[in-house]
Amino acid sequence: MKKYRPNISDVARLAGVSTATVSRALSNPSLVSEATREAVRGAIAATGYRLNETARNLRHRRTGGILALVPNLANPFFSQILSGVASVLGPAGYNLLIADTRTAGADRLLDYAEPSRSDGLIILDGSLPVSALTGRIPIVEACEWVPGLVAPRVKIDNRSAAGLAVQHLADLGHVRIGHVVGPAGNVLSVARLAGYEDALRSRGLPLVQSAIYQGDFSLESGRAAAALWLQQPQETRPTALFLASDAMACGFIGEVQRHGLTVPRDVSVVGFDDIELIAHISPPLTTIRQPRTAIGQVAAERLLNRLRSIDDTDEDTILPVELIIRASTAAPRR
Amino acid sequence: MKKYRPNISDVARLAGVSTATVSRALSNPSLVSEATREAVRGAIAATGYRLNETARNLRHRRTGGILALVPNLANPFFSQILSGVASVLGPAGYNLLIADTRTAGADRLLDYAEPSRSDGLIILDGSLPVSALTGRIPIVEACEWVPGLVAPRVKIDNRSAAGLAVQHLADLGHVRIGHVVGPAGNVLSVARLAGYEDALRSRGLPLVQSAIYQGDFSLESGRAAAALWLQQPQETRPTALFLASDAMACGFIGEVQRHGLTVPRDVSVVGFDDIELIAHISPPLTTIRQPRTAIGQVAAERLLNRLRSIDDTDEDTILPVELIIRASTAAPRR
DNA sequence: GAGCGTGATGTAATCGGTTTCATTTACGAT
DNA sequence: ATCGTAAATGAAACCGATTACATCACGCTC
Repeated sequence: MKKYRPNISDVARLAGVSTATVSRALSNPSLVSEATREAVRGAIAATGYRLNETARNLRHRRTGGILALVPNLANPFFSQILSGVASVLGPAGYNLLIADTRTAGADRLLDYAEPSRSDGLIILDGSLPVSALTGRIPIVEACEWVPGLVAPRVKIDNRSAAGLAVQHLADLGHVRIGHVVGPAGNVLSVARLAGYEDALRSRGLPLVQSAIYQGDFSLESGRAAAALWLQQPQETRPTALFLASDAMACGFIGEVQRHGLTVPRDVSVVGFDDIELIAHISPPLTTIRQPRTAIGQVAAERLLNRLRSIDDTDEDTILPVELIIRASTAAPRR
Repeated sequence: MKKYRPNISDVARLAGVSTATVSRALSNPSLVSEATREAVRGAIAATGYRLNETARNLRHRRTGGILALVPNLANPFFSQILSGVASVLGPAGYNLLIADTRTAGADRLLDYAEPSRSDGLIILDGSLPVSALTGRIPIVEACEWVPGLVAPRVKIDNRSAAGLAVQHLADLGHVRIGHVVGPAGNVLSVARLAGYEDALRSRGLPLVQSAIYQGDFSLESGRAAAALWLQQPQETRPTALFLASDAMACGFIGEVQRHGLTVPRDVSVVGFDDIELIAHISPPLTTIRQPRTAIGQVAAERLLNRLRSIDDTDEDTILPVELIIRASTAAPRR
């Protein structure tokens, strides 16, 4: 009768040593003589032994996993950040756990900051309640952030990035520049709106309420903004718009084109994020590139540092953005 | 001196019972008298006790996690399936682990089918080596599949789905219908190509090599296919194309438009997948809709069933697709 | 009143590793 | 020859739960 799965004592018995020695041979080989090390190696090969991570984790009082909290897994924007996170966590020997904060019930939220579930948290959702997360396990925030939560943040300077976009439009000669805001209450929406206003003010351009449209980052909300814009009289409506997400920009352009207008001839459009697809639609979209993979990587690295208790600084990491000029922006028609 | 984290003995001591009783009160309350149950409840509240999952998992010889193997996390196509997976796994009390099979080294591949890492596998990458996965833990495949691997598959009928797309073009009156293939060797590419050929044959339409373009599902490869297509003489090149992915269709349309042609006036285009964005570009893309969220959900459910050892059938689940007709297809120009 | 089934609980083994502490051995220094 | 020290190893405690088995009290049957 063969036992289902060999464990460390099976290996020890076969190698003629104690389990302690096998353990040392595996996790700290320098403590073990060359001869025994060889014997253990042979016994492991012979038995097909594989370490049980759960047992090791129990003894080490850790879980070996990092949990990423995502507002909406289906959103491609996040998957690219997660890709960066995964590329760092894997080699470091951590598992990447993922939870969709929208799907999960509020009762489950409390479980997230639970040391028995993961060793650390990467938060990608700025709308979580601080109380549920407060001081239980190490946390790093990426892209978005929870106001009031004390944790290092890895993000871009949304305010000045928005400024870049608007400056670009102003440089082209646009005067009536509009803005489609992200979801109400979202930290990113607020920052980008502020950057938009900053830029208009610094250029002495008019800042009017009728040029600001409410959106929620989604394609559909961009389409809706375009519908509003189309209804405004041509003489007063914006000749250029900065939208707080590429998805909205796509929706906006699609709707505008459906009504027979041409971008950028009839209206210039700048997006935000530089998601892959928008370089290939027509017209290719001018946008602000966020280094999504890098954000994920840096967030993961900083979290790992905290777990190893180096880098105890709470400082934020601000990554650079880039204005990518494509064909959706041009000088206004005279 | 306060202990960092209360454990089950702390609770037992405070409640004046044994740890066994506390354990029973938590996991099988009917075994415990109402009075003790109440005492335990009080002690738990007083200590702030939270169960240590790792310890429980060790005892139960499980990990509490399901691992999804994704070829490329950054691809939005997969994130939507994962979203479906997560929505089932969460409520069922399982953690969702994610690994990017491209990022991870080949040496790590062997760890995936490791019982100490997860209780089950959801495979979204058909290019994995069978040998690494063979018969260690329960597996379900979703969308793609590994030839030769014995595991239930949750997918669509790619062959007949491709047929739908081509039939639609034939119905519109197209005769020279082209196809942009997915990555060489990919199981989906093969099936969709076969479906394309089936449909042409059944309609008695010409099947020529010059109408088949190599792609790899990416935007860029769609663009490249368009470049080739543009070079072909107008009298013989396809008047309509079926592309094996929406991303390629986007790339194709973008390039064609950049050369001053119009879709669908100059060429009709059908994609595959129905990713969200393509409904909003112009022209909105005609495509085959895959129920991505449902695929993820069903895959997760079937895996859970296997873990509970119900549903021992190895049968595949075939989910229905839908032809979504938008504005990128029309009758050929006369 | 003896025998027995049932319900509630405790004792201790167990899951599979890691790690502290003690022991043994070898070797160089005095 | 003696002592000290370092290297190699084993015994056993430990991480924090679960659970097989034992025990005990109670009430019922004949």
